[in-house]
Amino acid sequence: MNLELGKTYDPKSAEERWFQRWIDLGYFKADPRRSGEKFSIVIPPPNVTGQLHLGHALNTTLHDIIVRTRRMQGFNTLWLPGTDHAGIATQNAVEKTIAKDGLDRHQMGREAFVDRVWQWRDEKGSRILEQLRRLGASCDWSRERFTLDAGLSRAVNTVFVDLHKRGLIYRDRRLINWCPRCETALSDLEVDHRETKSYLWYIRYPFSDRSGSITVATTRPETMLGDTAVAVNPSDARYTPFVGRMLSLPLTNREIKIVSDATVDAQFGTGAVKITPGHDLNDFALGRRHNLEQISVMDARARMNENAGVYQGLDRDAARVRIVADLEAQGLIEKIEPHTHSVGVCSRCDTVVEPMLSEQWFVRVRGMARRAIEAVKKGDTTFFPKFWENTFFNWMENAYDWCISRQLWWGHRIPAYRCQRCDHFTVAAERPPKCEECGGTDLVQDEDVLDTWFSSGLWPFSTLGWPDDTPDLARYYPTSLLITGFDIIFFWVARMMMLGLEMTDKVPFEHVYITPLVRDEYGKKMTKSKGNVVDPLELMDQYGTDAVRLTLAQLAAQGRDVILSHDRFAASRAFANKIWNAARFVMMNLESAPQPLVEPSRDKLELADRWILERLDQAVVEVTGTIDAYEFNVAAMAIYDFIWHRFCDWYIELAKDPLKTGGERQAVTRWVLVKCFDTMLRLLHPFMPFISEEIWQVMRPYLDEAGLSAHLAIAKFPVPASAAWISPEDDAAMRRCFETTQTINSLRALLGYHPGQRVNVILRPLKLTGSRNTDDMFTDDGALNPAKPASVPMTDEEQAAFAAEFENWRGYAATLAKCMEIKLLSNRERAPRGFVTTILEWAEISLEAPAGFDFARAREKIRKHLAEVSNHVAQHAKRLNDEGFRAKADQETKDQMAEKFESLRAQQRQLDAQLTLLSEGHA
RNA sequence: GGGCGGUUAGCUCAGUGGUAGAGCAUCGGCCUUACAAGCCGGGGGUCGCAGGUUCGAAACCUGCACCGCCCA
Repeated sequence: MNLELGKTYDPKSAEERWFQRWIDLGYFKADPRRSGEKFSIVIPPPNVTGQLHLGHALNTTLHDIIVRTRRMQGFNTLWLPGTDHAGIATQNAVEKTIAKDGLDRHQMGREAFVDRVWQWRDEKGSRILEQLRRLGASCDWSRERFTLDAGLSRAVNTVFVDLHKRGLIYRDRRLINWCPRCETALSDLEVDHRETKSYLWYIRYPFSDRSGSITVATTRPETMLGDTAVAVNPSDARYTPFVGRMLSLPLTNREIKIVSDATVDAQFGTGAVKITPGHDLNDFALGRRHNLEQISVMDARARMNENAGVYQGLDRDAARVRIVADLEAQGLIEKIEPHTHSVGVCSRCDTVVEPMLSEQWFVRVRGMARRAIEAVKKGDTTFFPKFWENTFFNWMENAYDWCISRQLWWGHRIPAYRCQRCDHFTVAAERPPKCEECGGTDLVQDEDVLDTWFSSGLWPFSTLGWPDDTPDLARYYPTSLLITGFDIIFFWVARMMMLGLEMTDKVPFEHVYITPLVRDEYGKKMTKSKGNVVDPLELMDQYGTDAVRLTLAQLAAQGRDVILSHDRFAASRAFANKIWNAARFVMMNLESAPQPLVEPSRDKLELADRWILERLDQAVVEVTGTIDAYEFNVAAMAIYDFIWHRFCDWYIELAKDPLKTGGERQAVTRWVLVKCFDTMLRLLHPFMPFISEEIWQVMRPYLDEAGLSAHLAIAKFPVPASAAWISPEDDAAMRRCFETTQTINSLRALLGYHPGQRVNVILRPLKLTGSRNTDDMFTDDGALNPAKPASVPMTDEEQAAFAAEFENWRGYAATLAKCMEIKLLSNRERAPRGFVTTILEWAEISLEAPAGFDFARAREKIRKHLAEVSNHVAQHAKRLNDEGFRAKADQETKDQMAEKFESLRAQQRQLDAQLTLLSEGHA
């Protein structure tokens, strides 16, 4: 007896203990000098201010599964962790905290404020990484990176300067998305579109000569102060006579003209639209085509500016109210209609975004995007599931130039220096001594910082030391795999692809696995505002980290959302408990003084031993293959199924007797148990690292392996034995054994036997004709040919062969189904009176009915079974007798169907006979 | 408006042309010394709808409906 394992599994203590050990021993540290094929992966850096949510939990679990697998498989493995500085989000968060003290950043000044953000980062920055550790993330924590680290910042400057030199970064004055609350420019991707109920205002614009007016419909009356034209569709006959005439813009005395442009939708409103190039993206484009003036009527906080005349100083919403009222007073409002349209809001703070004229830095993406598309089309980078490539292409093909400057203080300051003399920007990684244009020496660095995604876009190589030619970079770049959510395919994956190819001439990763989105139990996306967020830390407390991991893996089917279900977590916890107890059983049956168990020669292995070892190898093959294909759910299920339903349900039960016998049989059984357990734990480790390590440590002293590792975390991942453990015939025999067991158990329940009671069983083998000839199966009128029996008598040789096979598993079935004995009849005999029979394809199995048993119940069961079988017989008869099938189905299919049909028909006849027997003799 | 995914048992999901599956839940019987977070057994589905292809469709094609998402 050996009882090192406690009665119940305590996830908490195992989790804390092992993770620290693994780290202390440096198991997750990558060494570029070590041999082995590379497997490298960089973490999608979470926001430094972030808090672990289920998306992270899923993402991290999947990372860890593949990383631990590859590490155990002997790959030179690197998983590099880190965080990004999340420019707007972090700055907003800190602004909020200092606001509590009545401060704003402008009062503090840039330097003090940035210091304050660093302080915040030092406090909060480690929180999310701590949470990832709690999940078991086997990152190389010694290589942790932050986007604002000196090295990464140097990479950012290098890229900026280089792309600028090549004309791929440029400065331009154009209309950009502006958040008046954050007071910064945003990229198109940082604007969310929201359906909003508002109105459509119909405003009369009088002709300059007072000969009437044109009515325009607008969703933004307040921007009319910046109108520089009214546009109509050239094919709109209502307006063609007026094109080129002048209008007098109400509330101002400006003259604007009527232009025609094919982009105007004649169906919208009145068909005539006001054109405000200074505040509308479409109008801006139209304005450029028609050489219209661009007038900005708002300031950085979306208050009306000096171009707004008497409205100056009003907030844009207040201005709207005043302007509409004034127009109304002048009789210029024709009507106001309710109208729902899409309004752009800042994805960070929800403030309505204002299109603003502004000078910003842009990245020219066209060429880079083409190259990225090409790389995916060529297969240099492959998406899993593949359909996400369409999403990637779609966006890449339509990408506009990327506005990368942000009017923030937290981030990478743009390495561009404005000459105070000539206004020219000199772009350089280090402060240049003089202006490259005029030689002036009074240079001021651009106040702005870069979009966070610009530095994140360099993550796969900047974290490895680029632009220096480091050993890490040489060894681990390009990375092997990227795992991330679809929601940042554009933000991040696309940018990494473009910048990676542009700067390194290599794709940044070979595979991209897109994780499913985690939803709540009602299929809704989890958002803070809905309040339906499930906290993974609470789940881990409740079910244990391993159970949470396994559940997430099981639910992560490719191309499908993960819908949470508490039942699934509970099931995984039950599974952990099952493994724990199976381990207890094994340990109880080993010698308490541990010593390595030596593998017995194959001829010492019994059928059941060889069978479980074969199934184990099959599980290894399946898990390995499905992990390679990123089918984590299938892999998780395969392990679950093997451990519970093969190993625990069948093998442990069969092992109980030999373990009691002592001697060689006992020794062999012990070895098989330990061998299975060892392999199972290795397979399980990537999914459930803690419980597997905990158990493995107890079992380790019994393992006989040259160079056995100290911990499971770095043990060798299993590979199947070079030769099969079992012949197909023996495997079929075991299937018959289990079918027999299930049949007996079913009959036990039917007959009302107490679970512990031993029963008497009779087994009579059957033989089908085995004919594949369908020609004489039916008579000419399509009916079944009665002259062709479905089952035939067995020869003596066949009977003997069956008896020989049966001997190999009779004991197993007797044990598993608690039989006194299983008596083998000859094919010519029949079960005696008082027995109830179930017909299988290859045998009849009969159980003695207890005294006073109500045979009506048995008859009912058989009737039901007969009805089912008859139904299938009819289906098959119809199909086999179908002219089209006989003419067109291929021979193999026909053979299969014919065999199946015969089997069903045999069962049907036997059931029928059984029913008659029960009615006559025993009722 | 364009596009992508989904619709299979009460729930969560597998199932890429040949008798509809798993886990959980449910019902019945069991505290059989590894495990009641367990064991044994049972019930439960015209595979969203309508056409089509095929000897044969849950699966392939077309259309529709509904759910979810992305882009404009």
